[in-house]
Amino acid sequence: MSAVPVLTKGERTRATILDEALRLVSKAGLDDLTIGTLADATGLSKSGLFAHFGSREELLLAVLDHGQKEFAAVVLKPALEKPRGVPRLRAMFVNWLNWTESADLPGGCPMIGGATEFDDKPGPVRDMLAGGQRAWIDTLKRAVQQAIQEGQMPGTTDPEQIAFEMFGIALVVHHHRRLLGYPNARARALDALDRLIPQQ
Amino acid sequence: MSAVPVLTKGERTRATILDEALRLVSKAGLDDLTIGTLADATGLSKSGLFAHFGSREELLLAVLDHGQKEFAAVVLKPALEKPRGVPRLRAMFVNWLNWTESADLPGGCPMIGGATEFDDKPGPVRDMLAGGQRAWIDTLKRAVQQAIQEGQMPGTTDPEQIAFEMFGIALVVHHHRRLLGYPNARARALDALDRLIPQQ
DNA sequence: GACAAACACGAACGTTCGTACTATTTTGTC
DNA sequence: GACAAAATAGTACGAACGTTCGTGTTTGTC
Repeated sequence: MSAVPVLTKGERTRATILDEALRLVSKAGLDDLTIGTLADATGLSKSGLFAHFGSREELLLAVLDHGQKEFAAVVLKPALEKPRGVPRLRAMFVNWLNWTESADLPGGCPMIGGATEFDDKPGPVRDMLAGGQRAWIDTLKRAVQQAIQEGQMPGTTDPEQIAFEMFGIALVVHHHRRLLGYPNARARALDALDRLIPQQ
Repeated sequence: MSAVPVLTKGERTRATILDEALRLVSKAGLDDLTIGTLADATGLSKSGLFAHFGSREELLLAVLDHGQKEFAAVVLKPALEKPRGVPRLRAMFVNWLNWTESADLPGGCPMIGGATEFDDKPGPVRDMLAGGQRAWIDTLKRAVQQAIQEGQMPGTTDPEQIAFEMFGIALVVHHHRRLLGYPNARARALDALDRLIPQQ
């Protein structure tokens, strides 16, 4: 019997709202997440929902925070249980490829979507997106460094270059899957990774 | 004295509108291209501008068509003057990296932006985006095939895999430059290409 | 210079947006 | 079960959206 955290009514609805919001953002993008549609989707009134956040920007920030925590739970955390070095690095990548399915986000990654929507709109939303993605890149870099320390990758390896190229593969998978309906994206991504990182 | 094509007044303003629209889309995305802001930017009235297109969707299609023609002129065409095979393939990639500067689109590639905005919105706009990008991928594949025919790349090379990975590099360059303000993107992209394609 | 066609404008439409207020209902505590 | 606090609903607002329509102005042709 696990200790269920005691949530007030407000905290429970807020959690429900954020779950639904993340799914909507996945499908339609941050720009299309309006108070009205989200209120309809959750069965709340506009003003009732609005009161939970105080402004639309706060809502967006809360949704992204929710998404980033979900990402950490579904992609990063399971990978940390693998041994340091290449196994962990590969697990990060594979979990990354699977993450929209693991998190039940059929419309694609909300953070990648948000990145292109907000890359020219300075402000807290953009800052949070950039911060999250920088942190993820750093995590990838550290994993590469550990693989070097473990002697699994040559000492001449440039961790930032590896992280850069891994990010590229993840982006093209997302792009090809979503816009082009490309079925082989996953297999091609794994092939690309094999050229980048030693196999086990 | 080159034969300047005879344009009617309407055709001239339409061209001006599309130029301005492409710059706006580059900066703010397709979703934020509204009739009102575009009218202000071009000095026209909303209704005056509207009359040129008949609907917002037609406007978006016209802008994307304009962008794709620009892309062909700035990225593809100069590369076709290089010899078949690796030199042409590399030229395509380098022109691709430079294209937002060549075409004076300081806000990034309108087609990449549009791809993530419309990947979940079926309709003519999405179709045009997908069609354009599929065509570009095919062009890249053909260039790889030619490099194989010229004996510059091994016969075991999978052209589609190369095109796939090249697309990934282009996407991560765009992403890192625009969201993260990453300065080394170009150099890292060329390094990545060198691992993918023989150097000259 | 007349005159039809092409082009642009201004005002108004119905909707939706985010947000501000005030009321009403629901919750948890004594 | 009373009662304050928390949560939700209702209503209204100004602004911006795409679009329509009637009118005026500019263009190119004879």
